Amino acid sequence: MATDEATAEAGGDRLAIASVRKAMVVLETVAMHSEPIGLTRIAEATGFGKSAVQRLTHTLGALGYLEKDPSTRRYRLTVRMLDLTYGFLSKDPLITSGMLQLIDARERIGETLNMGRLEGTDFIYTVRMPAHRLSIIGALIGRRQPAFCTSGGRAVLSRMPRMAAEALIDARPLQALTPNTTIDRGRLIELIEQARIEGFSATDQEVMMGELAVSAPITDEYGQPIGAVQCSVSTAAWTFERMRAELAPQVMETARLISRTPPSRRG
Amino acid sequence: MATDEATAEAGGDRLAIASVRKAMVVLETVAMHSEPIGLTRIAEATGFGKSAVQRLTHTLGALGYLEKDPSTRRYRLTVRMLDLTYGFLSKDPLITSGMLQLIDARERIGETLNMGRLEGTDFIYTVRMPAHRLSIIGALIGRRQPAFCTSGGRAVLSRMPRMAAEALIDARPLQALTPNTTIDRGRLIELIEQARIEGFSATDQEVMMGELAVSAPITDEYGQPIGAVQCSVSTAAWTFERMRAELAPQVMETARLISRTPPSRRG
DNA sequence: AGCATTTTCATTGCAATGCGATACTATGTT
DNA sequence: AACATAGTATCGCATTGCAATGAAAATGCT
Repeated sequence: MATDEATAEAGGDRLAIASVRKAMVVLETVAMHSEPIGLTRIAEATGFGKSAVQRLTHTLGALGYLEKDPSTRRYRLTVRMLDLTYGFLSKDPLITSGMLQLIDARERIGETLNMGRLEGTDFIYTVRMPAHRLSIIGALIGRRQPAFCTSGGRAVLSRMPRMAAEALIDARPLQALTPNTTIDRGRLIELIEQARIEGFSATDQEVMMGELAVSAPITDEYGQPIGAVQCSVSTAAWTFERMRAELAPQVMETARLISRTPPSRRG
Repeated sequence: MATDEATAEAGGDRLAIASVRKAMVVLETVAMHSEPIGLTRIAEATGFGKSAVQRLTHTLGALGYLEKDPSTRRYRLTVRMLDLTYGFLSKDPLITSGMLQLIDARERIGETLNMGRLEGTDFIYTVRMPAHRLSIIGALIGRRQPAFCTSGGRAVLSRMPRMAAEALIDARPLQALTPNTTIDRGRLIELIEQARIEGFSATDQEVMMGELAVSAPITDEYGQPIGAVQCSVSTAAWTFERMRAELAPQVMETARLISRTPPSRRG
């Protein structure tokens, strides 16, 4: 019963404490669902037994991470989750120093600025500075998007060794999010090569229609890419070419400022 | 052995899965420390045995929530934490609708705007819109501050039943964060009463010197307080009285807009 | 409204498994 | 180079998580 999940998720490491793994899977399951989710739904989604899920939700509830709507008896995450969020955000030097630069840049540019990094094959946002109300649909910290079709993801890829970048592209099927999404592998590698040369990456409605974006990579003291600054604008106010001409330099400059070695902690 | 912690933390509920509880305590311990933390330090801080912590950190590492610096062998949270963050943020209607209003309001007001809610005796920030680089020290989601001395906390308290508000004040010793912090219980209740009447709460450097803040409560469809909008400004640019006169109305209006019943999900 | 179906809650005993104890290795400090 | 400190590896038994079961409650149907 549980063997299928074990091999699929844990990836062969037998030493992971089973109940902890399950608890985290439950948390993520609750997190992923767009609505509060009930006991049996969790059991189905996770593949764990109903009894186990019962104990797990109870435990996570008692610890304050899950709360159950008294009327629907469905579970959702609690605000306590944000304690862990803060714990992560507050001690990531890239984030704290990046926020400073992003604030300045947004004030100068007047458009939405984001920061993010790679996580697996996704680009995940760590800082968001929305400028207009139009630009905030889902403009939340922690949002994931496929790296291959976002300007931020491509910016990071453009500073990675070619082989690593290609491996990452191949690690996931290239699925189009819009009619504009580049799903041709060769073309994609061309675009990344172009980004490597130009120092920035620009996308034209490849994630969402109406959205243009330009990104520049952030590097650590060894030149390794550790994230990207992204500027996202609307086709209503910008053209692709004008964005490339006017915004790309500013985004690159912002990324360069963040790239200056933060107070690092290396032997 | 583990009995001390069990009674202290779980509060008498015996059904919490031990290892899950320990795992979450480890996560929070790592989150709380300002620097990456080693195995024995975690063991000391949590009171768990070294062997247990070893397994727990290994497990949490294998699951991708903890990563260990290869050189120092200290643990820190990973960006995967943000998946849970997003899971929480994205389905809280207060947060998504609040962001919209906060963006508009920041553009209008031009000063830093935050949103938050009570969690225990703390006011915890859920949305932050810093306006200037001066204002962003620790301007991160998930930050906690004692409710009693923050304008946001007092704004929420001012819409709670008096007894509940007083109980919350008494639940924690009133410790001053600055020379200006109100630690006199009677005076505090006066201030909350004033907020109840005026519809907003203002603080003058009670959390940090140089920082003024004004907040208004957000209520649900039944008038229950569920959070607060806060505007935070610097004494370099504002006086307490001018903030009360010019910013308080705008903050109240913003809170009112957010208070309009969001797409709720009640039977 | 009243019955059928589904979902959640409560309990128990046994086998799986987490953890204490211990020893060993790596690191960095005097 | 030796000592002190911190991390890793191993193992066996007592702890404890969970499958199984059924009661209770809630929902949906006619």
